[in-house]
Amino acid sequence: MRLVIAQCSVDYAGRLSAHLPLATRLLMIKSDGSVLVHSDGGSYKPLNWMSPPCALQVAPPDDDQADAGVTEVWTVTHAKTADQLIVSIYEVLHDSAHELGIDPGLIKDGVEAHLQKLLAEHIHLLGDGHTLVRREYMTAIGPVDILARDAAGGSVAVELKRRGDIDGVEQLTRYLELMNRDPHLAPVAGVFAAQIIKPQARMLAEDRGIRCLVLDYDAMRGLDDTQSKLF
Amino acid sequence: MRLVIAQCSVDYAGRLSAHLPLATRLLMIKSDGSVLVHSDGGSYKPLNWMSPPCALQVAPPDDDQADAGVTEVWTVTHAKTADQLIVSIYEVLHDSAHELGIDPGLIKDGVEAHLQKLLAEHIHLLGDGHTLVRREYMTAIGPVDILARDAAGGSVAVELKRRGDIDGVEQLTRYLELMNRDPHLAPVAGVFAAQIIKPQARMLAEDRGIRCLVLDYDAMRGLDDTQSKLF
DNA sequence: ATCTACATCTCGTCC
DNA sequence: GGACGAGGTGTAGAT
Repeated sequence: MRLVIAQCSVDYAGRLSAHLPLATRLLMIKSDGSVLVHSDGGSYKPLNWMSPPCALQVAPPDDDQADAGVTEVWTVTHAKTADQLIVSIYEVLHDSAHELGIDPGLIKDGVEAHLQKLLAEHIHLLGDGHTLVRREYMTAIGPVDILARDAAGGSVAVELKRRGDIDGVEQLTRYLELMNRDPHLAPVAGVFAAQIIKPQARMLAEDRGIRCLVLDYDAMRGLDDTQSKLF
Repeated sequence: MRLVIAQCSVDYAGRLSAHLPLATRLLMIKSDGSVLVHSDGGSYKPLNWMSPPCALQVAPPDDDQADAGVTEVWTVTHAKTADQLIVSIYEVLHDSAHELGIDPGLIKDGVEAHLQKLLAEHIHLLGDGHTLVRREYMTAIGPVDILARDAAGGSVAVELKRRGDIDGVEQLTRYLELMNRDPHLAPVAGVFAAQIIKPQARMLAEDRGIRCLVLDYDAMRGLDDTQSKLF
């Protein structure tokens, strides 16, 4: 990895056009050829970048550029799409190279998977008398997050999201349409469960007879802790 | 901005839990306190990070950590959510600080807005005799990208996407359902227009009587260029 | 290889 | 400030 701090201007031409005026920035060149242009603020997203696979070419400035104070022109070209990132270097303030080796990678413990596990373990949150049939109940168009039965023995399909958006309601609707054609399951009720449910999603769901359930992740973890402390 | 190359392991506890085993990585500390952990590959996304507003605290290792070879422990705490990023430093290979100043920011020239403008200007691409009613035609559930009339005077609602996915078909379907209840507009035909249309989206659209239209962005820009050259 | 759904999404924009 | 949609989305998993 090479780290360069430089006064530069940057132009990108690809799926969109973008321009960064002259300023001092960090240029990160990774060993796979990718380039990131970072400012000293904002979030983790660079101001501009080129994703791998790509190739960096360094050229001297033409006369006009040289007159304007440019000392080097970097052209980063994407190997497949031919997108280009052009970095015009005015002054290099720092330049160092480092050997990092390959990274073992991130080990994650996600949220939606955890929510699903917690809800399956505390299936009564769906309502009194509910029982779990199974998680990831497979259908022809994909797995339903949770299939349960209510107190009366009726099927209940649960779609789980961290954030309940319209997409999730549409997804559950497709599952319900399909499952309600299966005489072994029908009638299947729908529950849309999420940590937060957007008003538009709630309206659409309720309009379609789908029940909305807001989950409190921390409280559910609390249930787990209580349980583990009891044993 | 401070740049540190170090052997380190990283733990994040917040909306999820994540762990990075010991390896050599770049630690970028921005002046707003945010921290980015980058490996020498992948894309522009860091392996792990803490977004501002947050505070970095450096502490000596406890005995166990010191025995394991840890020389410093960085704790980055988010000011609002209390999410924590803990970086255990084993060996520092590089450490430098740089003054970058504030960045003037990126100037973008977007795609979907441009597509919409181009299609509105060349509304005949919808078919002979089509006329534009208006862009961003407002409905109760949001704006339809383009409303037009066909040669026979019938309403045509156009949903525009760069990539035509199932979501877009669902969105257009909702608009059509609503608009077809309005006697001033009904019957309203649907056109799903995109630079590329996924096979599954095309199938769903055609099954619902929605016409699919693949747009050639470069050709449309060409139309514009031709026109501007003519005048 | 393609498609689908998730993301510590991020980021703008509109209300 | 919240909601909503787009992203040069990236990323992981399933088909």
